[in-house]
Amino acid sequence: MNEDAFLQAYDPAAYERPSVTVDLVLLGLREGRPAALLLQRADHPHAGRWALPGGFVGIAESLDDAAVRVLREKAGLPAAHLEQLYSFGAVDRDPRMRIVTIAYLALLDGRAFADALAGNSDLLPVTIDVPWAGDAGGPIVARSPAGTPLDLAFDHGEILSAAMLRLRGKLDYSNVGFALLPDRFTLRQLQDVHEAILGTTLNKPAFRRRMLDKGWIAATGAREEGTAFRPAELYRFQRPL
Amino acid sequence: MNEDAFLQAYDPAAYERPSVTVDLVLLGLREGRPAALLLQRADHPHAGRWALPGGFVGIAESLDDAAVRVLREKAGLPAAHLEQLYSFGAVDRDPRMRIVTIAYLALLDGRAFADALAGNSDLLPVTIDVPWAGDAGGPIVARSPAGTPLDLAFDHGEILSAAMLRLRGKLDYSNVGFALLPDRFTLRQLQDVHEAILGTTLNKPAFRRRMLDKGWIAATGAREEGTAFRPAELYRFQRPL
DNA sequence: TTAATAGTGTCTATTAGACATTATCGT
DNA sequence: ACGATAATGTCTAATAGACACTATTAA
Repeated sequence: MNEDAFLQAYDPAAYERPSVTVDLVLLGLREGRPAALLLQRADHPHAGRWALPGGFVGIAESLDDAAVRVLREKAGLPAAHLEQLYSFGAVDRDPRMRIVTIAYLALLDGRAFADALAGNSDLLPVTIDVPWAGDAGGPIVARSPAGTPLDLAFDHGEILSAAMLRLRGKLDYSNVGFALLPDRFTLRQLQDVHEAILGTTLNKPAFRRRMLDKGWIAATGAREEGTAFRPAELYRFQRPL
Repeated sequence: MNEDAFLQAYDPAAYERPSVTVDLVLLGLREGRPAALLLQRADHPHAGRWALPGGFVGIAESLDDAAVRVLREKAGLPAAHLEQLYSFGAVDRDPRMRIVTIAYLALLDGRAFADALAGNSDLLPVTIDVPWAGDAGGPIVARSPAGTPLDLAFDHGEILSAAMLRLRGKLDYSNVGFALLPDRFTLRQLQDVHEAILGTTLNKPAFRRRMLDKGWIAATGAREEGTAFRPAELYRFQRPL
């Protein structure tokens, strides 16, 4: 970013450059468990393995714009909670060529998750098991809807691990928990989301108090419909962070 | 990372690629305030402005390796606490050419900070003021040792802001606070580091209890020397995270 | 002895978990 | 009325801030 850059500017072909891609972790919940939308690779390398949807970053396209484009092209979604996760640049992460990828985390509510599945039949909803009885997270296991463990392509297992850790870490000081829920939700649904991500059970009264005290949610006055028993109050996410 | 990549593999020159660089936020403390080591740009663009040390990522070099190399070449340091911060890829962030940069945070203790300064006379220790009376952080102000506000090159102000926010966020659940101190330190020094990064004052007994209860530090039995008054116990950082 | 800082004891306010209880819905 | 879940009250344990106090060193 100083003299070197200036010199290179005179001859843009002087150095061999890595390719730059974005890869998206499209994350939602499926039957109360975290799930990501993956594509099965048709060709070598890693043919048959499962990969994150991604694409090259255009020369006149910002990283964020590229992520939005991939979200649209591969998942058919116009928008989602999208945040940059981490960049992966091991030299041999792709055997064909040098690729640096900027991974993004895309959080989908139930509706968006279903829409993406309906719009692209190549996408498979893959359940993510994270053996984090402890606290440090750990290597994740991706399973097909039938429960079979799947092989992941490239370093995409590492990227999925990073996504789950990020989600976990940001859960109680950011709005990531709400991004996985529809506009209006019950406190039980919100607690289910937190429990799915943290991999623990939570104390109900304490959870309610925390959420209400933080000022993040407001009662709508409306209630669930079609429940067999007492319907729960519907809440909505409210700005103050 | 799928079909597109495969096709491109047959013709690596088919698409125009961004250049990829790493930029380092070399962060230490100077007189109890956070300070970064910056270089003044000699040439256009942004001649005279202050920039983070950085360099291109080699075609056969991982991102982390590139960061270590820049740490060595620009700061003369063999090692430091180094962690990836965020990637910046706005299309016009450099007016000469498309450059995607992966920013790294390098934390230097007093010794490393002084060594870097002594080894490269182009580096200037720039104090970072962050007006974060509140909680969200904010645009930082870089000041020369004399106190003059400095103009920063490119989007490097944004990168510095990200670095300070990261540091703040990780302070009480990671070892970043210790990376800014020598191997052996007093509890007062540790508290000073935390106060500098958080921009607040902390309660002494509570701080001591927290640090000791977490099991992160252990007394060495040795004490400060050369103090005018009662010398403080020296502690050292101890693994359990 | 004194100045100055290191280090601690204790009280209180806040917050979270445990557990039981009350409230309210559809049938 | 009954079954089932929503929502809440209250007790207790853990944690952090406030503040005063004791300890230890050099001069």
